[in-house]
Amino acid sequence: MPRRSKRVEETHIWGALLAVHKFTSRELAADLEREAGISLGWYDALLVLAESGDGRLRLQDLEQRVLHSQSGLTRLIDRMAAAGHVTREKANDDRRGVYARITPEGMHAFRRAAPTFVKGVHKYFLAHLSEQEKEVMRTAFINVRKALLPDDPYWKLRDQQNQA
Amino acid sequence: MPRRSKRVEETHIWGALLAVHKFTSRELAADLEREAGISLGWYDALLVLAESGDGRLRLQDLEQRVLHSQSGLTRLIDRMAAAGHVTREKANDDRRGVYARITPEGMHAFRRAAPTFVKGVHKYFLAHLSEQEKEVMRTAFINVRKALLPDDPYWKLRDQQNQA
DNA sequence: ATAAGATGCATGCGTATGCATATAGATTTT
DNA sequence: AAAATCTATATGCATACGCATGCATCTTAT
Repeated sequence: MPRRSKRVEETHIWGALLAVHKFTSRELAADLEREAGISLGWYDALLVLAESGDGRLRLQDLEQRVLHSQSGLTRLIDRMAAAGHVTREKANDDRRGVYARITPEGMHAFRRAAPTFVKGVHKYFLAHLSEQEKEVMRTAFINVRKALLPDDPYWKLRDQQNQA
Repeated sequence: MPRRSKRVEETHIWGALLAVHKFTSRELAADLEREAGISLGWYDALLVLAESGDGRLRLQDLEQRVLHSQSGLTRLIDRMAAAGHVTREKANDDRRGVYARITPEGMHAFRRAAPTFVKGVHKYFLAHLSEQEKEVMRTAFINVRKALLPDDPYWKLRDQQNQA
């Protein structure tokens, strides 16, 4: 008979995920900063925009993916716009709305940082997993994400898969 | 022939982990704040201390587990000490060192928040995984963690497993 | 058509963060 | 055993963050 309930014991799986996330993010962020002069948060935002088909997203859609708070995203875009990586565009159909569009400079910064990112993700995470583990995680995370965020615009994009 | 290399494609697994982490943390943090009046960061620190055998840890050891930056941890302990959840104790053997010890109030706050935490981890994460997925993640995360942090004091604790 | 409420983004404000550095104590070198 | 170096924690400072709120715009009910 275990000392703790299975329920409690299982929370350690989440704790381990948390730990893995923190370690890998920390290392990856340091690599990106050092080798490409860009923060992980900026890279993530550029990545989402670059993969978004037409290179722009409504702030609210972007918010779901990069997960700064709403106000945090406003300011992130402020800074990225000041650096020339994105521009703001008023939405025509809903004049409250704002698109963030990645600029050529933004694309360039993204492409320049991508190798460091890919290398880091492998070095700090994927390299320690078996093929089976990777496959399980791929589907498991998608399920969790789908359950928690059924209408994330991300799902729309997954069917298109354009862009290099 | 896929449009992207497998290497690049696989980074999406990490991206999904990142997303899952962010969503679950956000929800869990909100639940804890609302139902137990404590932040996820504080709960996490209390959890680590409560499970640490003798209820205290060197700041550097705690840092590895809660993963604030070093200065961040100093200030976290400042705030938790001000709230009466922990006390600082000078280490005898190394007078540079400081232990953070959980107080009875801290234990009380931890126990009060634990049900919300356990419930939340299940609701937002574990409930969406199969038994197999949970098992795979358990071992996979441990491997990653071990690879990245071979001398985390956490490993020492895993063999003791005392405390209720 | 107009009032009442909802939504999307921006902003003021207090707080938390990380980086660089300071300080105090340990360890190594000579 | 003194000097140099390293280590553990603290702190100044600039920046980033989230919450609450503001303002503009859209939607709904009447």
